Amino acid sequence: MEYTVQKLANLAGVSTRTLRYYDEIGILKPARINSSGYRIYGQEEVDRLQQILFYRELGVDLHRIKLIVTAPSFDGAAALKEHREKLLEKKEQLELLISNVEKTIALTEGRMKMSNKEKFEGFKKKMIEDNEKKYGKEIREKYGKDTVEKSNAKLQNMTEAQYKEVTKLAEQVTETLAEAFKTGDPAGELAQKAADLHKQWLCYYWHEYSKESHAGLGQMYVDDERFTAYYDKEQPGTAAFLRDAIYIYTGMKQ
Amino acid sequence: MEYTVQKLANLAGVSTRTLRYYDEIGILKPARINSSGYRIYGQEEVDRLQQILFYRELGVDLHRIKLIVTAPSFDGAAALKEHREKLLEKKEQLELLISNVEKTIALTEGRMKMSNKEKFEGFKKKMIEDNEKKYGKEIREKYGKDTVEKSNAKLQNMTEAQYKEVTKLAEQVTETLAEAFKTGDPAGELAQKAADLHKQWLCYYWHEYSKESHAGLGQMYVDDERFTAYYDKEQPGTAAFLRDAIYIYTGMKQ
DNA sequence: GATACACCTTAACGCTGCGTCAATGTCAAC
DNA sequence: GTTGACATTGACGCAGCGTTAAGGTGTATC
Repeated sequence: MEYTVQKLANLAGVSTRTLRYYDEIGILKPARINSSGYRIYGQEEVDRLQQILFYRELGVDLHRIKLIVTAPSFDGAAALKEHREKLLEKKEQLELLISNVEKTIALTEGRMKMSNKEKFEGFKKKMIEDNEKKYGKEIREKYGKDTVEKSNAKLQNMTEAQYKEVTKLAEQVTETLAEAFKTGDPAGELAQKAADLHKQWLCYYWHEYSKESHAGLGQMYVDDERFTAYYDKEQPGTAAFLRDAIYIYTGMKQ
Repeated sequence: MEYTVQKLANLAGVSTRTLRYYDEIGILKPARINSSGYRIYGQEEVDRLQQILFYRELGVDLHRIKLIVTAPSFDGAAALKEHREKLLEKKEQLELLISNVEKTIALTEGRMKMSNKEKFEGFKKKMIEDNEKKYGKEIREKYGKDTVEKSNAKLQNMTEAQYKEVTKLAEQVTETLAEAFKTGDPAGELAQKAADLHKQWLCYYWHEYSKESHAGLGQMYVDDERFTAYYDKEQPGTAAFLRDAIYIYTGMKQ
């Protein structure tokens, strides 16, 4: 049985363009070309296309498929295992993403109800950041979903007064931290005050405070470039300084 | 505080190219352009970039992000909900994929135990192929059972003698290649013998030999790190040496 | 005032995996 | 001979940048 492009395409459920592309990149060449330049495929090619489509369906990219189907010595099982690992990673990421999106939706809707005021623009960013801090990967992994749900509920129930309070606290942290940074001493009075303010601020978001989480968050400020960027905005090195101050404040990692 | 591209890029942890691209597509324009044509960003832009990056991390595409961040009245929550649906779909697909891959791996390994031969390396791939053909649901539906049974029979019909022969050839390739590598001359007699053996070995797997494919495979040995690792196991540089020998042998790319 | 060097600019191609014209050739049927 | 369904190659387009290339600025140093 011989097939022209379209016949094979119909058989396999792909487009003719796909077949021509596969020819082009050398992953599936026709058995022969007839006198008019038409691509003619045979049984072998059908089989091979099956292989290709199988791997493709597994999400393997064409380059790798080429290796697998062209080189007989290639260890397909190992390749698949490797591929599986990547898929699992992807899945984890995706789950995180979904959960993040869901939290954001909840927050957005919660906020909308909370206050009908405009000029809320400037706060958006902070909320988002806080959201990240609270639901960031590492934290969630460490504390589990329970914690996350609870703190989420907490935020939604926040009153206008609390909102003002927390905003003020955040400002105080920033100011005190900036002052403390000038001293250069994370163990100093100012730095420790900043760490304390930071703790108070945190307590608006965390239903349960622990030195470990606090210290962990401090480390994250340094590890995650976006946090670093936020804290280092005015003075590079501030994030690391805050982390050190928190370490000393919590007595962790001494 | 004002920022040039690089400063903002460092702050946000993105590349300058990204910023210029964002300018180009109108998602983040600089506050102003100075007399030398430099892009100058201000605080507003920093905040906006943070929003953009936040949504980006959620996997929202830039076009959608543009809508969200440019129009303040835009219903971000609704957009996110829509986005969530897509993510959930993706997740389902991914889970299916993973389960398929796992099945395939399990089957492959099942087969391995079934046949007690070790050193079945060269055949692994074929085993997988057959598994695919036999157990790839969609594929089977498309091509019918006939094709599947036939190609499966192919491997099972490969005799013990053929297996031994191909294994021997593979060993010879390795040995001859190692010897040839010492001479350092890919055009030499030994190297050309290795290339010839390699061709013979290949012919057990390829229904149709061509110089182009042979040469292509040689190049692949160099391009793909896993192949390179395999051939360079004993002597680094062997993969490249083999490729050169094949090039000369086939007369390609001269 | 020249030179070095870091930083800026625009313009353009490259990557994946095809979809989608466009212009043109071939085959079988009416 | 014409129509219509097929085939061909060629080329652009998509997202989101990475990566040269070729050249203009800004600033410090000799």
